[in-house]
Amino acid sequence: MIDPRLVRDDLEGVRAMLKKRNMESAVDLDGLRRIDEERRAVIAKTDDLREKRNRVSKEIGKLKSGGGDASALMAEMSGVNDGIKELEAEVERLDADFNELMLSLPNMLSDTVPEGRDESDNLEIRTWGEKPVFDFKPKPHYDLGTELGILDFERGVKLSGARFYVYRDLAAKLERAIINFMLDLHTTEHGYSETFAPFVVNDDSMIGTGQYPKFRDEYYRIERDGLSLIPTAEVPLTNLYRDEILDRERLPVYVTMQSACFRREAGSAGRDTRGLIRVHQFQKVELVKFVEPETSFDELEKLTANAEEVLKRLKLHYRVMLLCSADTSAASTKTYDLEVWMPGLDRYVEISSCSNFLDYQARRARIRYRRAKGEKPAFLHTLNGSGLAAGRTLAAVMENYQTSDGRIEVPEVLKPYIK
RNA sequence: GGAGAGAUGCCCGAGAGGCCGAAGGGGACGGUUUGCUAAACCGUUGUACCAAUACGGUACCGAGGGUUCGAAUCCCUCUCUCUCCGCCA
Repeated sequence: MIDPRLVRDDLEGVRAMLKKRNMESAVDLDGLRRIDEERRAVIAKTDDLREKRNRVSKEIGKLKSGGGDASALMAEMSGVNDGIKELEAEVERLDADFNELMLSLPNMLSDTVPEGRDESDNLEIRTWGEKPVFDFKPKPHYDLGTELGILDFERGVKLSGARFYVYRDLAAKLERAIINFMLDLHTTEHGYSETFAPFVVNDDSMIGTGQYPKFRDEYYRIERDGLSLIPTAEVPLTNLYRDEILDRERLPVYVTMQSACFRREAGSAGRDTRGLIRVHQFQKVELVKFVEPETSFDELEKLTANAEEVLKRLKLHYRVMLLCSADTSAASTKTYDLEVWMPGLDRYVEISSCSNFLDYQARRARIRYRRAKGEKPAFLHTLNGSGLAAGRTLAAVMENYQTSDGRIEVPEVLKPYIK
């Protein structure tokens, strides 16, 4: 959620943001403004009536304890309560409308985000390494894996349906190695503290990071228990400090966690139907930061570098894309995508997404910090990035490390992890 | 899943219809005293919203409803925590 004050003080700035995101019609800003004004007026009225109730009730109490007759005052109060109840109901309704609109409003965009209409306007910031040269036609990971008997899509479908898969032997071991390698790197060299948290979370958590209420269709929800399967460890990690006030000395907080991620992929029927690229369940190592506002853009650069380091050590060629305004997710103010080269697919594939959310998530989840003793709590800034998506990393390793005789070499840094 | 107990401010803990945003203690912060430390004493110490002229108003004692002129306090529902039993990796 953005600062509600912006609606009052800089509505045009908000409008410009929506326009830049290509979402001009997504939120009725003028309606939002009206609701806010009405809401505040009704709150003021309600408070006045309550003040009267409190004041008169006190007088009644005093009168009665002095043995006096309070019936006149009590008669005066008879209508007041109904009035308060009516107004309270109105405030509740207006608050609900206001919040719904506020929650559906995307984050303000950083000035550094290029304007664009779709992903083709994303900006290549830098590349690392080079496309590997093969003296044979490299296979896509799904053919290679199926032929080797280590990726079993048919049985994945039998067990669960389309976009599910089974790993056997080297695939299972490689992915486990990849995860352990990434966790070790981030915890021993990048300063993240390893965390393990639930894969199922309540609605407050999903709202806190921005998944709900807007994008309900994208996620698996267990109706019976009111819990959702996490689409990323960002959700439990960021919500770790929901409704808390941290001391400044604790910041920055860096956490990392490996988890399964569950996505319904509702809007992507027909896209990436083969292989490990787009699946309903995958593993990922997530990086999350809680930082002081002044530092969040620097922290984004460092976070992105932490994710890049994984690809460098795996010696996988990649490029860093600065997402354009239309492609930057609603909660983010600025996002870098890491795209790894997949020689079998003959294209780059997103393998990490690193974002600065400013106080957007912190507001929704009420995560604050105290600058100094005695000072008011302030919202901190949150960031996160994949470090990396394990399934796609496995696919990238398979495609980049395949040999002419159809085998897969194990990258040097993973060897200690493969027994 | 069954039975019972509980949820109050940073922490402990009182409060049992009005004078309670909440006693008391601890902690933290500021001050006095002091060669330093310690001790003692005094003071301060929640969050959000409305209005912004204010030493202004409102809400919050797990959450949501109800009773009442008035609820931390009475009633109902829910959530969570703890203990015992059952089940279980």
